[in-house]
Formats: sequence, C-alpha cells, structure tokens
Amino acid sequence: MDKYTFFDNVFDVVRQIPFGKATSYGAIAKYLGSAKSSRMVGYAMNASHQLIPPIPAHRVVNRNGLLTGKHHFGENSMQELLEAEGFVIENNQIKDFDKHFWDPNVELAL
DNA sequence: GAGGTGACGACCC
DNA sequence: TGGGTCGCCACCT
Repeated sequence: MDKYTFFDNVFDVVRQIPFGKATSYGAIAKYLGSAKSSRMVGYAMNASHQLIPPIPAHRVVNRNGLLTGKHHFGENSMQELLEAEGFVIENNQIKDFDKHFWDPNVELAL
C-alpha cells in the first residue's frame, strides 16, 4: 500500500474544493492536523501539475486571498481560472475572499 | 546519507 | 504596527 503522507492528504482535500470556492494553504494544513505545515501545502501544489487528474490548485491561495502561486501556473492562468469560476481578482488578490472561502475544517467537518 | 529549499503561517520583538 | 525568525515535512542536489 502506498503510504499516505501529509503531501497526499493535501491533494485529497484540494480535490474536494467545490466549484466557485477557494481555500488557504493554512486551512488545509490545519485540517490535516498540522497548522504549521502550510509550507508543505504550497509545496504540494508544486507537484500538483504532474498529478492525474490535475487538481484545482488555483482554488488554493494564501491566507490573504493573494494569488501567490500564480507564477507557477503561468502569469494569467490562475487568475483567469478563478475569474471563470466567478471570483473577482483585484491586484492579484481575491476580492471578498471570505465570501468564497471554503474551510475544510467546517465543510469536511473533521 | 545529509543538507538546503520551498505556492505559508504564526509567533516574537 | 511592522519586520524578522522559526516551524513543518517532502523533494532535490
């Protein structure tokens, strides 16, 4: 059996993010039981590009709703993907992020 | 095998 | 209030 690491759990959570919603690295990390492992969540996203199926990493942004990882997607891809889902991006940041915020700690009712 | 790095976040001063 | 540092754990060299 493949041993599921923190890394793998991140992918699992991200795949459950519903359309039109977004969450933060820290929220996922906290859901997984390691709030301080937010760095790992972001790093996991780095590997998401080679995963099948491609996980909606664009729905994962930092605590401020800032598109910190847009450079890893491509300058425009991340923002356009989010806008296509109804998000309003302003200055590389999700406007009213808290309204679109999807908290795995609540939605997945750990 | 060991050390450095990294899409962040929280704490400390 | 703002800047600096630590922590976390998997991946790369």
